[in-house]
Amino acid sequence: MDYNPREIENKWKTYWEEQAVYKVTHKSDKPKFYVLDMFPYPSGSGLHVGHPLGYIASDIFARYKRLSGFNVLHPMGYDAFGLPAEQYAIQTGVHPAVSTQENINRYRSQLGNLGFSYDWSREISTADPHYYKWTQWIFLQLFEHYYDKNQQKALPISQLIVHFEREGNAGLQAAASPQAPFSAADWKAMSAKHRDEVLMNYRLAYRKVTYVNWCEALGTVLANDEVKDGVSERGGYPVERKPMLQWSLRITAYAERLLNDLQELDWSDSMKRTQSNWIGRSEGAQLFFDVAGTDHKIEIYTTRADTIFGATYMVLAPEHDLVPALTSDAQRAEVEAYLKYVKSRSERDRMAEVKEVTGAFLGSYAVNPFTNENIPIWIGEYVLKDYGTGAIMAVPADDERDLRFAQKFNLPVVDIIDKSMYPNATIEDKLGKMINSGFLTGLEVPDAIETILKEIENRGLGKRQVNYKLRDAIYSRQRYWGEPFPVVYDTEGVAHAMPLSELPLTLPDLDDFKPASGVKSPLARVSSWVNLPNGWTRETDTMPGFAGSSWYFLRYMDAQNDSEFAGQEAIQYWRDVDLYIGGTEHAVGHLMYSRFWHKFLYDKGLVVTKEPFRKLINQGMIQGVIESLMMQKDKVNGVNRFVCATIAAEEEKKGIEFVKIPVYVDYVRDYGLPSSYMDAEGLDKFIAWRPEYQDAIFECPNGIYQKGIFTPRAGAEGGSHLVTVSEVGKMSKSKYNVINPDDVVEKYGADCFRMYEMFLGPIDVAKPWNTSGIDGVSRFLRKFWSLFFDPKKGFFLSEEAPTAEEQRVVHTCIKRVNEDIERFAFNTCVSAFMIATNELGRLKCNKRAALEPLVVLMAPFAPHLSEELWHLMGREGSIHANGAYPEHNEDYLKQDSVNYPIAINGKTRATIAFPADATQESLTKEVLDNPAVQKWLEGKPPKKVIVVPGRMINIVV
RNA sequence: GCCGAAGUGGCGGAAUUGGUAGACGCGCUGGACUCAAAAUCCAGUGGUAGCAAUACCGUGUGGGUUCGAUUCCCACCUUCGGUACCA
Repeated sequence: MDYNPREIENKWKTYWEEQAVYKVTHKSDKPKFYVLDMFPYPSGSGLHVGHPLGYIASDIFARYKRLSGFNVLHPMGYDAFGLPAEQYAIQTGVHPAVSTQENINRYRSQLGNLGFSYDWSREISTADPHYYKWTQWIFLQLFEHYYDKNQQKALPISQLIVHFEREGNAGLQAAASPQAPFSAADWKAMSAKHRDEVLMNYRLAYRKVTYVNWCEALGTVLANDEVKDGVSERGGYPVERKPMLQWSLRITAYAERLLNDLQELDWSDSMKRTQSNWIGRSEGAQLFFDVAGTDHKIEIYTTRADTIFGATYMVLAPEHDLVPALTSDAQRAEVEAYLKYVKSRSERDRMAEVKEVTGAFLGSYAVNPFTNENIPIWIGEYVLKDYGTGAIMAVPADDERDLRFAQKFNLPVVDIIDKSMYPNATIEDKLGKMINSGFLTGLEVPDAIETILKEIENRGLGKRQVNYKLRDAIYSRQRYWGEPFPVVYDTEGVAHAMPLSELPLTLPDLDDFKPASGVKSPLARVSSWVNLPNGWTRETDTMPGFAGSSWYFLRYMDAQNDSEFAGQEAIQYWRDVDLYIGGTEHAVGHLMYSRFWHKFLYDKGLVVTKEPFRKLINQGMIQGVIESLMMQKDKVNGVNRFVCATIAAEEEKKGIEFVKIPVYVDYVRDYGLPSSYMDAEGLDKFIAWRPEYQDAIFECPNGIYQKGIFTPRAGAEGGSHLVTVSEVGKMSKSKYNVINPDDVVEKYGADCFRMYEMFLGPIDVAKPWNTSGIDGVSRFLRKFWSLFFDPKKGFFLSEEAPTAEEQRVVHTCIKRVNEDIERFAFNTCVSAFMIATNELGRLKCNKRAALEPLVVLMAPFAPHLSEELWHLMGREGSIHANGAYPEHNEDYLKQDSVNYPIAINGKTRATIAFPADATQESLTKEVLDNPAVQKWLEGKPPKKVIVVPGRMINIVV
């Protein structure tokens, strides 16, 4: 009987579904294991062969754990809110809910095609009101809590109010926005509106003025990466930084814990380092500079207080609150011109600018508290409003940026550190001896830092402070397709949380998805929804993409629960994600926000672990091959001229310009190789696809192809053979290189597809998709299958006991696969299966006792094939529910003799078999008597003989 | 610039703790089966020299440690990824 994957796979897929084989419950005595894939956004172009790489790996691991006796939670769902659906709606009028559902259906069917062991009863979508009810609820919890630094946890706002009523904000250690001191009496005298404003400075979800990239021409707010060089990427319209009152999440309150708890995670070092750099903890000093002739004080933050004697000027962020007050009349015009320029610059531009420093002098002076000299105050775009205090003391002698600024604007430079005794030290190194620095002169830098910090605190100029690069997360989007905020504003604009009983607050229906006029979400146009009967109004912004994905891993634990975000019983059992597989692109976004939300819920006693994702594996991207034809930029004799890539390379040297025209990779032979080419057949397909090129000429060294006719060049042999340009890049619709897994599954079967993707190489390495090896995997599966079949009798297994050699083959494979799965080396598992299959084939082994363990061993990799063989072997129920993962028996691996490589001076010269239990002495003696060794010894005694038992022997002569 | 990862046959890759470099697969070459082809099976396949035994070279480059280095150390080159006027 031939191996027919399509038939087998359909049969068992249906069976698994009918029998609910992968359904799990937390009511289990078995130990739990939670395997999670990163939440996919269901894009319009569907899954391509790159997506499943991580899903296959996690599925193998989940199945492996199941067969090893664990109760495995392995769910899947969709991050369904997002910009693409909204943009599609603007273009086509199709409601995002409709297009999103279509995309989800497509994903669901594509995923179903690959034989994953998901418990589909737990499927979730963030755009489902049953789900976002709880996203809204968690947001409200954040709104109603503040962060207490003494207790290092979130506490209810009601406790904060009690504190305010008792003693104002004195003695409060809380994560907060800048807030002036006030007393209990002050608090009691405040209006409701005023109190609301004060509380906003403490809430974990709060409103503040932040800047957005506003594009008037497109009538919309743009993301940072949609802005290039100050204009919109689409259309090139001007973009302006516009201040807006927006919701933010006070993630900075958790900075220290987010940093410290990284230690206990089983993540790659590079991933941890990325997160820790993003949090960016620094120790330094908060310090006040007086402004000469005024009462103003400028607060700065510095990590290098020791360099203060070299602070010869100050720089404020252009958006700094004090800028208007400190601008002199004489400088006003210049400053305003500069501010206008800065407004046109996106944050990304400002930070990416390295070569050119810009700035403007305000016309005021600050007093350096240690030199007592007046130093000029400037503004410059290299100082960012949201980092530190938005103001710096500039020390051109010890900071490269400050130096460049000083040189450009002719500001004084005072050397304060002598680095001559540290010849290799760079300007950033905290090394050297202080000079020109008053009482610090002569001290080494680390001592100087300590000394000046004490002095600053003694003189009341400021205090030690820990600072983080991490910024609070902006949580408002002026979009339709996201979770509505469960917040209403009263007539004074005070925000009120909606009660749980009124959740979810669902999105109103809409037929026009364009933004409303002004910087507003499309929701602002639905006045019946926005305006409430009592005169109150709803928030019209919606939540960002990361809202729904920051807690979805908890929802899977109890996905249908309608009275809680997840039931406590389920949370107590499943606890956290044991294995999380996904791409590195989420290193600082999703993975930081999720950890923050999880910690917040932990503070509230709603989850039981400090961290959500115990182990993280990053999968590499599977890239596509982009194949392009070279077309001469200008037409020749009125027609387009395409040439062989080799010809184009020659002619480009002569100054002829070419453009690359990407083509469907299917038209190209040997695609992905340097020699990839299009023959006449491919060119005909190309012309049929792009009729505008029907008259074009296609020129290769053999001759010219035009309108279906090939004219050979004199003396040339062979037909049309147009070499294309091959590049490796992203798989995308626009590059015509998307490979749909469905097509591969159709041809080879899901089991083959799964094993082939694993066979490509290590899980975490990026590599281009190439089908050239898939036949080898397909061949292997058929070989494995045929071990169970006799040409005459059909399915037939012998009940004889396996020979020692057969057992050795089987148990070598078992050992190898178990070890390799544990270290996520799935590629070498596949080769271990291949080796065992080849050897058993050679031994003509068809013994049940040898083959049955291999069937179970392979079940995580080829679930359908294994299931079929399991049933053919007469076993009951699903292999995935009733199988037990085999463990190797060391006895079978013992060998009577060992082949020792014999090296002379480290170079292998011979191999000699010795009994496995040979002693060191007998080995040494016999080796030296060996003729091959004698030849190298040339009669002289060896200097040294190294014997590594069971491994090798090395003789030094 | 900084941080991180990686450089191994024609190709994807293997070598788990410093111990036979190139497992496994693709491709290629030769052979068997076939009228023929496909499929399948068998053999070979890092380079150079040689009929061969074998010798020399060989894991980006140059040094080092070691009986022995793809693996450890130093310097450099290249590629990929991340990241930034972070005070």
